Amino acid sequence: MKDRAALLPILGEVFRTHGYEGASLALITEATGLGKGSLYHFFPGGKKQMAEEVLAEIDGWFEANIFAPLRDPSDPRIAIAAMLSGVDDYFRSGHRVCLVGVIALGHARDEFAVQVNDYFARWQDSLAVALRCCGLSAVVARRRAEDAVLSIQGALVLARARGDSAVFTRTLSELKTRLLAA
Amino acid sequence: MKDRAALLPILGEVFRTHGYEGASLALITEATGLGKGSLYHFFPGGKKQMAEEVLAEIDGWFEANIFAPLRDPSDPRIAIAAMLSGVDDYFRSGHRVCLVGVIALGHARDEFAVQVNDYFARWQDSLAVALRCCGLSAVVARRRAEDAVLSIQGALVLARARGDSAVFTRTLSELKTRLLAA
DNA sequence: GACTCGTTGTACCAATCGGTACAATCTCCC
DNA sequence: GGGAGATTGTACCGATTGGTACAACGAGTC
Repeated sequence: MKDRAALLPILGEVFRTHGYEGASLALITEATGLGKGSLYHFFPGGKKQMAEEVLAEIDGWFEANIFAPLRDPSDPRIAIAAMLSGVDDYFRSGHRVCLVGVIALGHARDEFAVQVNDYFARWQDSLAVALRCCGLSAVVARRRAEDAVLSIQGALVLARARGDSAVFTRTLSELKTRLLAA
Repeated sequence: MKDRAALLPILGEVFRTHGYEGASLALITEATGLGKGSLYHFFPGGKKQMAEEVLAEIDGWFEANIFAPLRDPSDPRIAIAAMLSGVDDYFRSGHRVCLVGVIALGHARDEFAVQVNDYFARWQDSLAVALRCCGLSAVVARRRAEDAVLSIQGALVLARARGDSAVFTRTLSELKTRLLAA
């Protein structure tokens, strides 16, 4: 009955809050309201396929809403501001955590190494393109893009560790000036 | 036979590489060479007690080697440089991951919320003290300390996600100038 | 030798894990 | 109504989970 596409965000939330290994089939059936029968009908590959498709969906969302605008900016400064505001929305101002980061730190990293690496690599590359459009040298653009991606991840970790989502908001606002500083 | 104190680093490494939930008793017995009998003799509280004591040991190490020197600096600039080099050593230049961060992102966060929060709070506080000694205002010192802690965590995430520990080294070296910039 | 006491291995427990099998059901088209 | 194919619930599987019970072992001490 339920749309398969509507399933992925729910699965994503379960993986996000419990981790890959922690997201048991019991939790998944509870969250989705679907029994194992339906689950394995939609995802014959089991948990791994679920996680893969969730990662692909996240990747697709970022590609369309964040990365692509950065790479093809009419105004690069506006594109960068749009990235920061899009990221703020996506991570619910620091209340939500990054599933790709969670998997990267967890033991399941090896199984999803390619997708995890691609996600961060494309983020950094796209941002570096926009920064070059603002007149920064290739070396500086790459380093600042790396700094931005890493700061966002670190802010999510710290926000969750301290139970203080304001850390995330502060970091994004500082990034706005630091990215384009002289 | 084995010294109980010598057990904690081994346990720490298992938790670090497999996460709290992923560190099964089977893995722990294999890594330590101790059967369940010995394990539960030393840690009647089971896995949770093991993790608690490992966290306490890590906390103690950072307190003695990183935090305390920051709070009582003869030369604050040297203390900050010592922190960066100590952190570089501890995290093996980005090859090792932060157990406290791993737990913060995982589902076990709630069980260790106090210790996780304390660790990061004391890190930030200690660094802020050193920065104030360098002449920074209280507000700026606090924000820069937060930025440093969060950058280190983010660098560890990104280094592991991309399989490139150089990210961590670059971040530490940039932090050195960014922390005390005008 | 007998006593203790800290330590260890092993057998065992109920619960849960991810996954499979399959019959029952639903939906849609003819 | 009847057939077809997608969807679903449920019972079940072997393996593994964290944890317990307990008997055996070790080194000292008297």
